[in-house]
Amino acid sequence: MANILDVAKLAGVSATTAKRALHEPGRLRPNTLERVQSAIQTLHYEPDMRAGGLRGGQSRAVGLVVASIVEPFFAELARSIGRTLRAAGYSLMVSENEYSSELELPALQLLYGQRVAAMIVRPGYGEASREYLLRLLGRGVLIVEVDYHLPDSPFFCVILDNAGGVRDGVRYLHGLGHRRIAALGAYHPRIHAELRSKTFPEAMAEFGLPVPPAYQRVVLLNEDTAYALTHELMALPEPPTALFALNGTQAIGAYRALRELGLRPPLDVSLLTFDNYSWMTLVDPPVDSIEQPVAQMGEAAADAVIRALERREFPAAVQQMFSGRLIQRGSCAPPATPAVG
Amino acid sequence: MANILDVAKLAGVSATTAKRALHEPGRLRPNTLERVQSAIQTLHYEPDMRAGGLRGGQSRAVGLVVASIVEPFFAELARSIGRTLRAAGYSLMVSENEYSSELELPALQLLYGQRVAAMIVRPGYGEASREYLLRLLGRGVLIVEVDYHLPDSPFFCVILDNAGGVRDGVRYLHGLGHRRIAALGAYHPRIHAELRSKTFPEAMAEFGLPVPPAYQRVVLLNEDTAYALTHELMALPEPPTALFALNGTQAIGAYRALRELGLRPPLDVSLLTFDNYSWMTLVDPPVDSIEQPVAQMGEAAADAVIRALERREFPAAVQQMFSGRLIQRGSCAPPATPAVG
DNA sequence: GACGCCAATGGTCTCGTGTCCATTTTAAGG
DNA sequence: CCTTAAAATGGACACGAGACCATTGGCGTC
Repeated sequence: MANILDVAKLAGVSATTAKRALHEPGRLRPNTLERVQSAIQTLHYEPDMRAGGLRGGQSRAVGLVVASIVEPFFAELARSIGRTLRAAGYSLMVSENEYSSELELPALQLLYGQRVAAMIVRPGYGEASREYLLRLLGRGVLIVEVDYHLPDSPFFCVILDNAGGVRDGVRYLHGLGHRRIAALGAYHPRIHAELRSKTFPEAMAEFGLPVPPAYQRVVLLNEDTAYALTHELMALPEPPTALFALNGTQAIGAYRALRELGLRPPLDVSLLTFDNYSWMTLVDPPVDSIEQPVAQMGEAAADAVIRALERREFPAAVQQMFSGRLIQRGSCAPPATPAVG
Repeated sequence: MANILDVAKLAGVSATTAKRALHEPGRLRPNTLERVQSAIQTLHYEPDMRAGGLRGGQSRAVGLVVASIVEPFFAELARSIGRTLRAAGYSLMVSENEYSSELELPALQLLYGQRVAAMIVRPGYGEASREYLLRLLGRGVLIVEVDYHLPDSPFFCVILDNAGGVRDGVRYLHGLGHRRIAALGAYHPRIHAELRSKTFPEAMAEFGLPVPPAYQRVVLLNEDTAYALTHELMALPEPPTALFALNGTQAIGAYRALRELGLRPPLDVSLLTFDNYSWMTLVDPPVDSIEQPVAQMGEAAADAVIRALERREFPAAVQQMFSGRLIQRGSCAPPATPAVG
């Protein structure tokens, strides 16, 4: 466990000179530089990134809190963020809140315990963690939100144009003739905190479509609840003719339920979803989806962090918004009983 | 950014006493303890986990290097490891090697730069990173391998019984009457370093089955190569009657290629895969798979780390092996032209 | 040859916590 | 009330690198 002093001794220079070999090699005589570099090689010296940060300087670690790492969207986001940060010499510490307010605060605290220089968070759960993020901001931790932003939050945010995506989806389904459309899950600030379900009723209203109270169920965002909810919706006296899954994980649950019920898209019911996952092309019919530019979004979030930490360049806008892309594959078609509207 | 000294001042005690309120509260008078705790509350004090580790003590961070975080197997593994470690107060730093030897070494170095107390690694790529891991071991970093273990490695390893799984798979396909079976990818120590393709020819030999050289292609482990390989294999003069995908990501590529070729499992060709992902029940026919107990494996790896770091209990065995479970769903059946063997 | 300048190098302090040892206070026993 | 041991508390140092200022050496100029 050699430190910089061991390197300096072996090279016959002072610790300060040895450090310069790492950070500002141009300031050293070629001869000196070579001696230090050779000592580094010999001792297999690797600097302790934590020590410098102690002084009050920046740490080289960034925290990421996603909702669920097993969702491909977040996995790809983590990959993209990790790649970009690693290329700039930062380490990434990853946590999940698992869509639970009880887990979010401890996750944030654990990351702050390591004094991460920045925190990229998929927020939305509980007043306590919102307050905590604000306190971190006050302490100089850079906060970037992804996928969702807290109402009135002062944080820079990288986000999909969710409202636009929902409108595109509703327009698409409406254009096919659907009038009874159900989104898989109604908005709730703590249980189902995302903008898609929040926008859905508004988007429907813009096309003059009502959302029956029976369609408005608050559930957790996962495969099993989407499965159960699809069963419930399709058992209603007036079942929806089109289902709108709010993410790709919900789409799996919905598809499974439809299969069990013997309902075949797009004849018996249409299915549209957010997120484009590769299994969606394998099923029959393949699933229509609104794709997010995940890799770009991750890169944008990581770039914002790097620019802010390294060059003190803070993003001018409050948020950076990306557009979804509607991909038609065959799971949506006009309803069997054409609407009268 | 209050530190322990600020807390001590506010509580009117020494720094040492304030620290004890955190680590050994039983040694303090109830009155003193309460004063310190109240000061902690007031200042929102949270200890800097890095400072203690500097002294040569253990850091509270653990590194994880997976092959690809977007593969559900590794995502679930990361979730399981992260949950277990977080519950014990450790932070998890995640990296990927993306099945590339160029990326593995920098990933390991970046993690060691943060002086992680332990490293959980999906290894297998390049002599350089093998040497590096050995050096880390010499420096007191706990190394745990997952999913694959380097030949003759001294590290504790959490792994699937890959050989058993491959034999089960081959036995299953052989029992159905298949003789021309192809695994998606032949073993290569750097390009395709995993035990399944390594065992496959041996397992075939045990059933007296040859593996034609034309079936033995070294490729990278991902969806696109599996797709291309399936196309190539099915275009051979004597194409396989059964395909054995070595992980769930390969299965997607293979399935897509078969669909494009108009080949329908299990009539035209049988398909068996490692890993059980939820889309596999949605496609028609659903895919037969060998499921890994991912969550248990992640827990085992994390538990080994926690026990070793906290109680200095090192696992007695060199490895902890888990068994796969063969799930029959319908993508495997006797070959159309029954074998003569 | 004295002076000044700049490049190259060295010294010292700081960060926040854990560890070890020293000191003070309290309670028990005579 | 004094002694003594134990309980409670305090002080000092170490860890490793960054930041800042001090020092040394070489060279050109007048």
